[in-house]
Amino acid sequence: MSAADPVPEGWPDRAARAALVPDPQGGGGRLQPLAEDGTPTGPAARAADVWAAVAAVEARGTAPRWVWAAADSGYTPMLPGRVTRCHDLALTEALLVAHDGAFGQPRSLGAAWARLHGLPVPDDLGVGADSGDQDSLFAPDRLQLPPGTDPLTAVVAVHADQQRRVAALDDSDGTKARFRLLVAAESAGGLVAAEMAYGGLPWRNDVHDALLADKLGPRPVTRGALPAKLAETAQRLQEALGGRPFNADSHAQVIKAFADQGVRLASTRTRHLREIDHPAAEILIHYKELSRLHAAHGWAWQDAWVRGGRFRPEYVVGGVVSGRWAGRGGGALQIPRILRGAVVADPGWCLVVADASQVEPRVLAALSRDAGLARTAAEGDLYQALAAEAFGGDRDQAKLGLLGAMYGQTSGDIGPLLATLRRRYPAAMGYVEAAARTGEDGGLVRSVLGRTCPPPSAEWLDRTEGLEPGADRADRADDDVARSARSRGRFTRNFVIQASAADWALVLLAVLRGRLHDEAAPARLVFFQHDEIVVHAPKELAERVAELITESADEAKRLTFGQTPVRLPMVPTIVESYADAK
DNA sequence: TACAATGACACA
DNA sequence: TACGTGTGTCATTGTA
Repeated sequence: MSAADPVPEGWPDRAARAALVPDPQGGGGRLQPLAEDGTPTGPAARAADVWAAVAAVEARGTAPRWVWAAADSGYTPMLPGRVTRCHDLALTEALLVAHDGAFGQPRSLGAAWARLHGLPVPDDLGVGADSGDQDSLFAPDRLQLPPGTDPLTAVVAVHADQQRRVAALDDSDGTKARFRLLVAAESAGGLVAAEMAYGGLPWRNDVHDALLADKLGPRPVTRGALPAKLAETAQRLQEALGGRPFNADSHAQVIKAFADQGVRLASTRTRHLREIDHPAAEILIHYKELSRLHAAHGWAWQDAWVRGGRFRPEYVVGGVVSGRWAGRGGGALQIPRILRGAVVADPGWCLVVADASQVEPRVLAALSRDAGLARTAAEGDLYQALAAEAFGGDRDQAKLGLLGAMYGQTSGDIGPLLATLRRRYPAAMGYVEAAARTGEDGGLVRSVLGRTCPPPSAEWLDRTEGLEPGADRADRADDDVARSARSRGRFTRNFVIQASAADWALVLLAVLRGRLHDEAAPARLVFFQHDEIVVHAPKELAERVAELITESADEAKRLTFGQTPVRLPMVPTIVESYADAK
């Protein structure tokens, strides 16, 4: 090995896994080869340039699964370099702790280390918090380890412990294998999230500006001044309500202004306003539209979140209890439809946008193995098929009934619809109703891959204390206890579906990431929102990318649910602008 | 002055 | 009588 070889001296030709700890400063770091179960298979090695060492090991084509404390310290500094796979200790710790019924516990390396050694568990100051300055990013105390603890020792020990805890899981019916898949997919999610945050979503400020100018008028020169059309609308609103000045952003003042005109408003919600017969109502609806655009996605938003033609939000993997991602900053997961026109592919490139249709009822069909519903979900339009089979062809009724069953709706005229569904699809309805009962009794439910819902809060347990668990818990007289029980039942009923859908989407993301790299580089994932993905790809690769998405969706279905007749279609469209998708 | 709660609306 | 689940962000308003 020459002195220039970035692979550390003595590094083995193959390793199943490798622990990786960058130095706090200077770009060096240490790595250690590990067996699948976490046992070291060689001595720790030092690399003067740790990211070059990782890249060189990856380049051999036999890359280990890199084990690191968390993606922000373990991976983000390496970008745009790439690794094939990883084991993210923080994300895995959260999954394992939740599986044990203790939710929301600190998940930093230090927290996991402390649990392992029976020490007081430190809070998660570092993991997932604002990245702060670069120095603190690598500081050992960010890992929340006790002073003097060697981070590499901790990474190796915590990883071995996690592998042991996974190995100790119930092994009936493939449970353990599915949880391993969950750990791998969650970790891959950490890679994708870091890569998407690094790469950003193509964003055309000029298109965005034109849209803002059209709706709001030109950008005000004075900071904080209202744009012309917004001010003008507020003025018209005031005149329509008698001319006395009031703040149109204040619900209380708006309600009072209407009351002065003899119009009683229960609230200022748009849907209530639509029913109000007064000229000011329409103006107020218009004002709210403009005001929201200005406040949430106006010029200030653009200044804060768009740089160099890219919108750069941060994604929080596992940020939602169901396993969906959360966003931090810029409202990445709430890009309103009217703004999607600003998401435009670079010249010579395109966007491949794919959306999973009717994913939740399909997931229910796959989860519950209800033969009838699975047959229905083998069709292209599930609701239409359901309508034909059980609702006399009425698609709206079919959709209403099924959504109501999945969300625990009881109000409205939904009773007869639920009765029909129960009769026709006993296994599927039994599945969600069992999940609801478990929740009402304070129990835990899990997604198909084993992600576990939070346990009831202490306050909830307090309130329902003294009541025997059982079917009548939620059926009692209408008191607080029954209300709490039913509320948690709705949550767990929905959790099994939403979380299993998130499992599938995460596996899809992991599979697609690999295929894009292998077969469609330099195409990149640039956006992911629960059941929708956007890939930015050179035009000549667009068709191939679309195929890869479809294939990845099938592969994810097979991995997540096994053999099932249910279809989980991911429908790709090739566009230049996000607004043109669908 | 700073923070939390509230209402509203955006997304799946 | 009631109440479909999750999330983030903003402006206003009330409280410490």
